[in-house]
This record gives sequence, structure tokens and C-alpha cells, in this order.
Amino acid sequence: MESGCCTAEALPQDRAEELADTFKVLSDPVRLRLLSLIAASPEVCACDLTDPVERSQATVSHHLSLLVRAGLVVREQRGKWAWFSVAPGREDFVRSVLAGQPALSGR
Amino acid sequence: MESGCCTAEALPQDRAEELADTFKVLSDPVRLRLLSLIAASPEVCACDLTDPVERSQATVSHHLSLLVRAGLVVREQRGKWAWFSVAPGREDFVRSVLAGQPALSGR
DNA sequence: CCTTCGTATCGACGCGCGTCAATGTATTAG
DNA sequence: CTAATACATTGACGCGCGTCGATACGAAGG
Repeated sequence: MESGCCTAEALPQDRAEELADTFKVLSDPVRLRLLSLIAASPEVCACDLTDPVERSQATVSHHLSLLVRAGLVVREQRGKWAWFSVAPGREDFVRSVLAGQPALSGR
Repeated sequence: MESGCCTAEALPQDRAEELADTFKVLSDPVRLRLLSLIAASPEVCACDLTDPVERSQATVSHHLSLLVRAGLVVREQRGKWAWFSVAPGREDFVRSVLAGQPALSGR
């Protein structure tokens, strides 16, 4: 099951970059706090996310885009409001990440 | 066990910064590959880590410092060689991180 | 002592990221 | 149509990070 002791192959480059990208999204305090707010309710309006993190509307919008792009969060436009929720299947991952004792999902 | 639906408090700022720092260390492909090489053997000499990741000796040394500072890896100087291994108690965490399905440690 | 070898540190460079004011784009109200 | 609201996008700024060549440091050998 395992290769030779000292000829061990490193994590493949492609996979390393994938993983690094995921962790990069989680490496900002503001994004983690936004994620925690979204995870705390079934749905959250973007208008309720600006004040708690003490950043401009533009900055919050940018962070939310990154969370969506990373597949951690889903956005749904209803009228003029944008509603965010944890992406389906990613709830366990998000919960454990925020708990500091994640059990990351298999992709 | 849970606070009110829409008055949910965000992850505290201190905790968010702690978590972000941990994830930041994991957000570089070269560091992830180094970590995988170290985790693949009980002990690895720094001299065996430069070639696989295709970076200069200075760069590898820098990344190893960050991994040590983050408490993920331990360094032991023996003669002129530096030996690295996964930090005690962090093996589960490291293994799951590299598997893409981490179970982060508490702290 | 001097030399060689393995690593760490320093200084500098370029690039990417977090941030915000300003502007753009829909959607709703009047 | 006009105005106001909610949000995204743009452009610019500063700072931090990954990288490397050069240098410094310590251990071993002659």
C-alpha cells in the first residue's frame, strides 16, 4: 500500500495547488467570520453581513464572491436582495472548519 | 445549545485570526508538498527536501521555518543535518489535511 | 588553523491580496 | 420616467508573501 520509505512521492503538484487554493480562501479572518454568520442561519441576507465584520460594502461583496467561487457558499438573488447559505454537501466541512477541528469533506 | 436564529454572533475576532493564521500556512502548494514528504517518513533530512519541490535551498528553508512556527512540524539538529518530522499530536491533523479531508485538531 | 559542507538569514524584487471610494447595474417605489 | 435602494464591479493604493542570490553561521575534516 505504501511506497518505499525514502523514495516516497510528494503530494502531486496539481493536487497541492487545489488544496492550497481551498485553504487560501479560509486564510482570512473576515471571510471566516462571514462564513460563520452564514452557517449560523439557514439563510442570510447580504445586507446583514456588512455591519458585523466592520468592512465596506464593496469589501464584503468581494469576500462573498470568493466564498461562492470556492464552492463553500451559495448565492441566491431574490428581488434586490442577495441571500447566502452554506453550499449543499459542504455543511459538515464548514462546521468543522469553524470549530477548529474540521473533518474536511472529500472535495 | 444554539443562540437565536438571526441574532447569531459571528466567530470572535481573536479566534478568526487564529484560524486564519493556521490556514494561511497551509495555503501554499510548496509547503503542502514539503509537509507530505515529511509525513511520508518518520524523519526526513532537509537535504532531501530541496530537489523534490524544485525551489532554492533558501526558499525551502523559509517554508520549513513557517511549518515549524505553525507547530505542524518539528526540527531536530543532528550534526550538520537538520531532521524534520510531523509534530507530536499533529499527525492526525496533518494526515487529514493532506488527504483533502482534514479533521483539524482543537487549537 | 583553514576548508568544506549543510542550513539559516539577509536584502531585494515582483506579484497578489485586502481594502475602499467611486461608479455601474438591476430592481422596486412613486 | 425618475428616484431610491441593494449589490456588483472598477481602479487605485499599500502591504505582505514567495522567491532567489549572496552572505553568515556552525559542524566536521584535514
